[in-house]
Amino acid sequence: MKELKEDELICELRACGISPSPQRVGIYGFLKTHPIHPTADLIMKELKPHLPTLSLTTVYNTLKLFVSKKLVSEVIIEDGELRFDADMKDHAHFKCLKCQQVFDLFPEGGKMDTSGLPQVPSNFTVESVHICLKGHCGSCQE
Amino acid sequence: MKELKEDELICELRACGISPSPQRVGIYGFLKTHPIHPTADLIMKELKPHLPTLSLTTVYNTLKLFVSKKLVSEVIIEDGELRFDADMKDHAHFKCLKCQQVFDLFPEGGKMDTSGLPQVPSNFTVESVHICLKGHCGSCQE
DNA sequence: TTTATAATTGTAGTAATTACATTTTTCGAT
DNA sequence: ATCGAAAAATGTAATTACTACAATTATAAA
Repeated sequence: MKELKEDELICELRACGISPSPQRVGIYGFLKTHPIHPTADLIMKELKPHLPTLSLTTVYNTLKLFVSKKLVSEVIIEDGELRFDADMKDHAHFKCLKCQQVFDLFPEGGKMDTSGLPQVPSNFTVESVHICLKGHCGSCQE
Repeated sequence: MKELKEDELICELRACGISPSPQRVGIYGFLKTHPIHPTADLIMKELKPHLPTLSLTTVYNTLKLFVSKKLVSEVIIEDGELRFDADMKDHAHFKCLKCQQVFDLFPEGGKMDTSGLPQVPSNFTVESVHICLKGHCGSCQE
């Protein structure tokens, strides 16, 4: 497991106006080092050994706080499971219908070209774009 | 409420290999005449007066059946609420963060141009594309 | 009409999330 | 240092969307 410098994490949290408690640093650090779009439940399971007092409520509260401060984003792919992503760069997702894995799809040149997508009416304002493809990944072809 | 000819609905159901029970016709008819991406719960509420014996289990079973037969599609926009859409034409969605309404976004020319989106690795196969924008609709600008 | 099959129903169960009251921690002011 | 207020974390209980399952009802072929 790659380790990030705590100082950097703390710095990023502060920059978003979040006071860096051990739980918050732990959760944010986990998200940064594990770009696997984990659910709250998985984060809890993985972090409990390192933060024995951690409660599931705190995980949920913290993730909601991160989202409201735009430090991480929600990834909604299947019903009934909310996932989280600390990578705020423009990207899409791909979920394999067989192995269930979620892959990141980064655009060439770093910027997503949404010009081909349907336009919203001119008096609408867009705040976020969520794109998810589903199919079968390389290892799951028949 | 616009009324569709039952015969047509029944015909479409049969074409997908679905035997047209009153409940199924009712649910499919509701979806066709109300392109509002309803949840199972809403469908239940709206249809109960016309189909007094309808049960929520039937609504869920029926929707799942429709999806498996590719007669309708699931629309996942927020966590914890699965929506359904009988419009199988290529289109995206827009959800207003204020009034919560979900709008359809149809592409010019009927075909969605996804060429600008990030490419999947060449050994992946894509079966569906889900695109949802979020922001504020025309009536909800401040 | 009988009988097998398919569809519907209601109840009870599960899983993810949230509400809330209590406890613990943090941190500035004395 | 220590007091006290505000912030954060915790555990339990409640809520909500959905599913499993067993029992009943409807359908349709023989």
